[in-house]
Amino acid sequence: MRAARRIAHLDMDAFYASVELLRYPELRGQPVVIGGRTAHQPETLPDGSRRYYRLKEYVGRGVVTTSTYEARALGVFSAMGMMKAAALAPEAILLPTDFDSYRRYSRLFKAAVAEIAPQIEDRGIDEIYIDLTDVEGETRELAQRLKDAVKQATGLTCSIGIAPNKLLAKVCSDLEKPNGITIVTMEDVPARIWPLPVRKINGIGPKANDKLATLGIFTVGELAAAEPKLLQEYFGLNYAQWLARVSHGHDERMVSTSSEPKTVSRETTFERDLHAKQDKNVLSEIFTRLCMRLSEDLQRKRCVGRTVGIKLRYADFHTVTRDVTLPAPTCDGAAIRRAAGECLRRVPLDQRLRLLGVRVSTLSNIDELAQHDVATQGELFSDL
DNA sequence: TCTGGGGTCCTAGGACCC
DNA sequence: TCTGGGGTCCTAGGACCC
Repeated sequence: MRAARRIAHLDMDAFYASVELLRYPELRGQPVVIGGRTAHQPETLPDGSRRYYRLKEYVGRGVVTTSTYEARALGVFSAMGMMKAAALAPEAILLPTDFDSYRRYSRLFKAAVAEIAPQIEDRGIDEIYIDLTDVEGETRELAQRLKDAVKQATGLTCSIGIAPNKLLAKVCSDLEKPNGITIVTMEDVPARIWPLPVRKINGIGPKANDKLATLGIFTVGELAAAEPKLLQEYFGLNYAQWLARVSHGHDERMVSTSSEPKTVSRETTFERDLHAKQDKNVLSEIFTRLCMRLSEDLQRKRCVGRTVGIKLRYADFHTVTRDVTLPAPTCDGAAIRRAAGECLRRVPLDQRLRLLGVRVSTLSNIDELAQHDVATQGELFSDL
């Protein structure tokens, strides 16, 4: 039997909001919400003071990206519609998202962690898994060293969970947020994990949560005690077996230190719902712009893709997708636009639209493709 | 006070091939 | 001449995550 692993999940505390507070320290302690698309850039007045936008001034279809803990206390959370958030916390400060800054701080904290423990799996801009199995040091001291390094590099706090696998590490990094260290072993599962709501498990979302609730299953412990047959009946064999495993804290997934992109996409929700005929020109312009930006994204990532797809969201929020696979991969804006245009013709356009998206998948790296071509040509020539 | 934008993975049916 | 079974690709949709 293999020795137990030591896996950490490190999650930055209210990441975007905390980065903004570094820039606007006078907002510390106040409810602050990050989100929206329009420019709510604070104005600097002649006397040097700043004028901030308030949530109640917001008009549009944006959602909250992050909020400070003070705003969360007022009921404002990530993914909530901004207009709804404004109803709950009209006086909260509103700041626009500044992804360039967040990406910069993201690189900083990841580099600081890599100095101590190089086995890192990227899970987006504000969290990572770290394999500490082969890193020297007592677990809690190691966690503290990681936190100190992140603080030193960024001025920001994070929360760390350490456990024998990713599943448990992820669950427990959330238990003592913000600025926490939580260590859980397999022996702790009944006492510390079973009392938690099933929704705390990464992979149980709103749908599965609701379905479990109808079965009278609310906690992880109740899930662990559930009849396998019952779960299988409601969720299918695969998901039921997964539910049973995670409820006992089992998870064998490795910390994966590299990955290739599978799809690249661009999408936009319109300021107002658009009609395919009445708004044909605006729509066509937006469509072309999405394709061109996608083409730039692909080129920046040195990718080409064979499958081009579109996504449409109607006014009633119903969503459809269409895609087409080309004979050869491309990253050319005009080629993507043509293929996406074909997809668009296969979709009903009687209802108003709220969103349009374009996507390229079945990706290859153009450098590896070139390598492969050279190799193939070599084989051809060797035949001659 | 309805619901952003960028992803991953899974399922399922049909086409097509052997 | 009512008819198998496996493998892979393509397409559409959906759940979930940050």
